[in-house]
Amino acid sequence: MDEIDKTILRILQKDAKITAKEIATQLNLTISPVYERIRRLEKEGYIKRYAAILDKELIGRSVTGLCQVSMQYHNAAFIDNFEKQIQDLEEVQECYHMAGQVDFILKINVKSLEDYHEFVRYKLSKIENIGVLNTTFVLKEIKHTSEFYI
Amino acid sequence: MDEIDKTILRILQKDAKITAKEIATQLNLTISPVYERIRRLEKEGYIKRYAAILDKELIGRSVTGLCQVSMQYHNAAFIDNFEKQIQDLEEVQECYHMAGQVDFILKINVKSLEDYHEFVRYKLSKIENIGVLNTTFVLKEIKHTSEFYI
DNA sequence: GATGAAATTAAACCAGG
DNA sequence: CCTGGTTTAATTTCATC
Repeated sequence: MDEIDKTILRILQKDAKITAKEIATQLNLTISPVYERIRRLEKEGYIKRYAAILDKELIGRSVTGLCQVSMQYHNAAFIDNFEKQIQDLEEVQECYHMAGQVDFILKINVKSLEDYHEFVRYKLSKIENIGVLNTTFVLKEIKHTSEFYI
Repeated sequence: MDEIDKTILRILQKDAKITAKEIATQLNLTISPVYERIRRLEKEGYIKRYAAILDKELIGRSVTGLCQVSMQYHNAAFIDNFEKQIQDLEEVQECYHMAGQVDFILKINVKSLEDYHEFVRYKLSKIENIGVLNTTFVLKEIKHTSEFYI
């Protein structure tokens, strides 16, 4: 993982559809080493996948809620069960087990407040052992990037 | 935006490197309409961009903190200034203006707790008009996806 | 590790229904 | 809107340094 690798990763984070030729030009290299480095970065897991990033307003997922969840009982079985169930909820964009007073924080994306209500009523609160639920809504997204600085 | 478009978006969210030919096979279509639909979905903004998703452990950004920020004064000029400054902080992965007691919630990714300390000390707290800062750290990432269900 | 060329495959374009 | 063929360009492989 030298500077050339890092530059390649920086470029691919911004635009995964760029050609090896263009990257090679930026790095004053030929296509082959760029190609081989990308393959290696994929193989070694630095690049997990390539994704199309969609516009959540246009696809109708513009309501974002951050939901703090605390468990009633904190034994491993309940925690594991919660984590497994969360994986299958398509409204859950992110979920973190937290240090501090609150056990989990979830980022939820839905079409409307009505859909949020339905999500909590029929999906989230059906999970066993949930103690406290506390949601705050996003008024405005200031920044959201998939790029890491490297 | 018909069912074919939605299926294409679902596929591209999971794997942006898939060929038009493979998508065409899955949809029982030829390459041309798939190609044209993707181009249209890009042009109309449904697809914002294509990104390489990196492994944050491997690139050394494995510490995630959620930071609640409240402003001292709530006039527009201060808020705008805060939002502009946040854009340039490379440690900030996400930032939301929230409804409720707290003004902003930031998701921060850094290499270590020491780096987090430096981030707060030398970058975040240098921004004018910050009142309260309150960080909780992620113990475990349960779910994190860029895919929306459509 | 890199170059440069050759082979393979995909993207991009277009005439026609 | 789709089919199918053509052109153009990128990916992938490989011999060589």
